[in-house]
Amino acid sequence: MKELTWFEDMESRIPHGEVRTRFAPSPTGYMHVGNLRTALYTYLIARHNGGKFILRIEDTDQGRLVEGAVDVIYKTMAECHLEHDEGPDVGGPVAPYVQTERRPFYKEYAELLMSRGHAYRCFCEKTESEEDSGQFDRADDPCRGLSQAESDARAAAGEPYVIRQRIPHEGTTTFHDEIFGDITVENTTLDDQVLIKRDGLPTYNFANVVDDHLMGITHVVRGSEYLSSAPKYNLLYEGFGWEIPKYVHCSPVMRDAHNKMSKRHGDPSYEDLIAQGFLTDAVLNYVALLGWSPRGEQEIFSLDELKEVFEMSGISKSPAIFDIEKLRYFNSEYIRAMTPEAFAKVAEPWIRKAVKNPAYDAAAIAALLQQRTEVLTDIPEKLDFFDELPEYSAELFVHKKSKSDEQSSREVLAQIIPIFEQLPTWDDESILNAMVQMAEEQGVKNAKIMWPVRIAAAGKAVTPGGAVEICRILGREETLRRLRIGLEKLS
RNA sequence: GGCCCGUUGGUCAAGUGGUUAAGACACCGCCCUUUCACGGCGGUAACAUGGGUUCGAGUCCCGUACGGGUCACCA
Repeated sequence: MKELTWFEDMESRIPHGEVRTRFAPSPTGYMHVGNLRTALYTYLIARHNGGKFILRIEDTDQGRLVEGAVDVIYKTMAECHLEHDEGPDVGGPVAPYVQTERRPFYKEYAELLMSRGHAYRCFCEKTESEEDSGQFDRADDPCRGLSQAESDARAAAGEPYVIRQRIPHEGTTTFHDEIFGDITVENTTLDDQVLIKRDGLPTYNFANVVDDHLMGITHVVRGSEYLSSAPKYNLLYEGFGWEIPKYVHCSPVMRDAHNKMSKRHGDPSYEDLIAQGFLTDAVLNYVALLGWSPRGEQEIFSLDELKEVFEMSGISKSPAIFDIEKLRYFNSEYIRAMTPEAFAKVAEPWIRKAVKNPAYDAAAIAALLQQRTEVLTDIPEKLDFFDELPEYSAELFVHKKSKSDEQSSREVLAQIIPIFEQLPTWDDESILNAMVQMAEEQGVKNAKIMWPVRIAAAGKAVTPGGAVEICRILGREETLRRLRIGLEKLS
């Protein structure tokens, strides 16, 4: 064990007097929706309280290392505007921020704990089958009663060991959670968990306690799966004589009533959602409301607004089922709220998947799409008629509401073609006027004229935009060509 | 199985002893309309269950059911 001054030095680096939260992902290569939500809540608690948000990489599981996974974390955090104040890339007062680089610390603290009698070496060789079958009774671990001298001697002799937490055999421990309230358990239900593994690396639980303390974390935000191990944390903090941080346990994001969202079940990760045409801000907004509720009735919140209103008291205890339908709604709200220019910019790549002809203006098409798009992915299929007039049946010209049938449509097309040919300009106003004028002359509703024109121009029943807009974008020549084809179909 | 946690419409949820039990998504209907959307208006639909406590319970207590978590030298 190090000199006491070493521990004092570690302590002296810990910032005080500010709210500090941390997001501590394992680098797995993608961001679960549940993880994203945890990151968001963690970030918001810090920002709402004017505190610091820290990124820590928990990479102690060497077996699960994924190439480039840390970059995915940086990229996602940046994309979501969850900027961290301290982390592996930007440094900070309590560096390092990567657990494998903190490796030496854990052992020191475990030994400190041992010296205070709250931990002990365990030399037992337990087979996996014993562990799995639950045959091994940890309460009766023979090493727990080893004398200090014997323990030291065996360790010095090079015998391998793990370090276990010494949990009292009597009494209760009360743990406080900001969401769940007080939870009291009998100490006998807690086991002497391993702190330091045989390979010298810390277990997740121990590394967390040490790091959270050493980094001055004031609010520990994590999934509720850790709730039952939380009382053991209290005992650890008490053993060290450290102040216990506030705990915020969040219930999981579910795919249905029984299962968590998971990659394995094919549930979308954050990056999958983006690939599926969802907007980052919409995803963030939706995810914020999945398991948390603001005070009022507002649902649409920018990140800045969330920083303002986010209170952890609004976090729900029960799991929340991810509803992609509602996400779609949020996405369409965000799309509609964009400026036409901004929407045109994000929509253009999707438009060009269907519309290759450069004569058709992407921005003009985007304008038709903005009120009709829930997710960007929906765009291409709506535009298939631009590059090529689809095969369609003359029956499409029959439409009850606009009082159109094949005969009336034939008449309309026959009359409108020469008018269109003669129009001095080809813009919305003149196209519309031509049709409205014709309707007036004949004493019919506009729809009776526009229906057949739109059908002939697009060759499909449902289109983004009406007859005027479609004709305008197609251009006069192409419109006339299509109208003539329609007329032919009807003859 | 032990321990811990949870349970308001299909979904997200408000609610902190007295409400006609909000609101949103989805769904249905009507209106608007140049198809579809947008928008507007309206509608269907919920306190898991049984006992208490109380003048009064979705709200408090106990039991039951159902669901979830945990019981790793994984995180």
